[in-house]
Amino acid sequence: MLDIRFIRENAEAVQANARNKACDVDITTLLKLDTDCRVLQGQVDELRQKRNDNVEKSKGGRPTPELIAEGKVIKDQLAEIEPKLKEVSAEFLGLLKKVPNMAWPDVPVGHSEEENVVVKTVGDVPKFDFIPLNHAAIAAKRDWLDKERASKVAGSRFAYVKGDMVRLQFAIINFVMDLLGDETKIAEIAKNNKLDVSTKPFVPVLPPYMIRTEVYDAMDRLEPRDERYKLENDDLWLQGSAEHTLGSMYVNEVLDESQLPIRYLGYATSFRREAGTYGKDMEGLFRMHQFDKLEIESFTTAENGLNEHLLFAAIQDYMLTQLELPHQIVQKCTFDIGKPNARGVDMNTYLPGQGKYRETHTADYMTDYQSRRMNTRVRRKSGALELVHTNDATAFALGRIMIAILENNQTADGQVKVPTALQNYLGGRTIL
RNA sequence: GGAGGAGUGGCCGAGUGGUUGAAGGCGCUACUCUCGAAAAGUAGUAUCUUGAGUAAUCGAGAUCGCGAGUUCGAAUCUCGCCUCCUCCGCCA
Repeated sequence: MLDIRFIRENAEAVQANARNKACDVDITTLLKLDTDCRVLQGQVDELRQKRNDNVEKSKGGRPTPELIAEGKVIKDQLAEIEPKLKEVSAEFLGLLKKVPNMAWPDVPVGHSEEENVVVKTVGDVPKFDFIPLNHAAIAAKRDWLDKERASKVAGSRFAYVKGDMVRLQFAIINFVMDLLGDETKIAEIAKNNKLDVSTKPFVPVLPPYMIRTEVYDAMDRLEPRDERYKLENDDLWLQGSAEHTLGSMYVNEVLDESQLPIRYLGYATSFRREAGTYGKDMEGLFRMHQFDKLEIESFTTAENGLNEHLLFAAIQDYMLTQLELPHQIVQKCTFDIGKPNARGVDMNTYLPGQGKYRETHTADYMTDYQSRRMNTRVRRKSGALELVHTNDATAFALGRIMIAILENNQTADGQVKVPTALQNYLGGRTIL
């Protein structure tokens, strides 16, 4: 959520930003409601002041019948205005919540995904002297993937992942935990990208997979609800990313500046209904209702937020490079970054089975947009209270990254070469 | 799931209808004292919204887990919810 005071002072820019993000909000209406609220609030406050004065007069002893009669009049007047205020406030807040975060000044304005900007292409697209298979075909040959039986048990877009592919997943997890738990590695990544950031390592976390409606909404991740799984008998949803439960950890808390940055590496199975994607990416593991993901999340001061975001993207680039996967770094345009984002970067990894780069990572910088509703603040050394800035990013979506490894590292005889960085995590094996 | 207990400021804790935004203590900050530190003393020390002011600041409203209600008046009474604790049941 944006600060209403900021909107009051920058109404035109906020409206333009919403247009650039293809968000349908009317700032004029919002500001009208804002004024209405304040007028009503003023009336209510005035009546409450009268009520308090009235009570004050009978302090210590019993109130006179006159005072009680006066009090009753005030009470009736309040009963008339307070519900109006409540109604208008609810309408106001509903509209305020719809206003998207301001895009960072360097985000390209665009009106479709096509206008995202490829910043850098890393690694060469592999050349095969045979026709490369897609990961579903490779996995089928090795009995690593069983979607048919999964569909009997759970429906479409579920799978049994088996054998060496499971070992590969755990190898990747351990690789990332070691890497992001190593301060010297983070320092190296920061230095190579000329980023002046903390080198604090990431703490691994297994978060809850379920989240309350109220908290999900405050994270601005509940919508679109069509995309979420709701638990019928409880006020709970299955999370769609560890971001949702990591970013909300400190709801209604005040952190101390000395604690920052707080950096987490969350591992969670994530759930998405994939509503409206019927028939899209049906083969293999690319788009599933359930997938495992390593996610990084951090809380920083405002002035460190942007560099943290750039570090997150640099970490993604570094890890893909370590796994020897050809990829593109894409700066997303205003249309594509998303409502709560100030800035967004994607990593698109080359998939020989599809012959194109596909999204495997995303890095989101939220500034204080999430923390404002989350009410997560930091006590600065000066004593001032400020909202924290949040960043989140994919470390690896395990399904998609294994697709990339299988397809890029396949051999003519249906084997898969293990990237050097992962060999130690697979008992020294060089081939699967 | 059943029975019982509890949730007050950064922390501990008093407070069961009327100068209680809230005693007292701890912590923290400043000052006094001291060569300095400690001790002691004095003072200060919540957040949000809103109005005035360049600002320091001042006025008003709200906040005692969350929400609703009773009342002239609610931290205090009633109802619902959440969380924690104890016991029973179930269970990886």
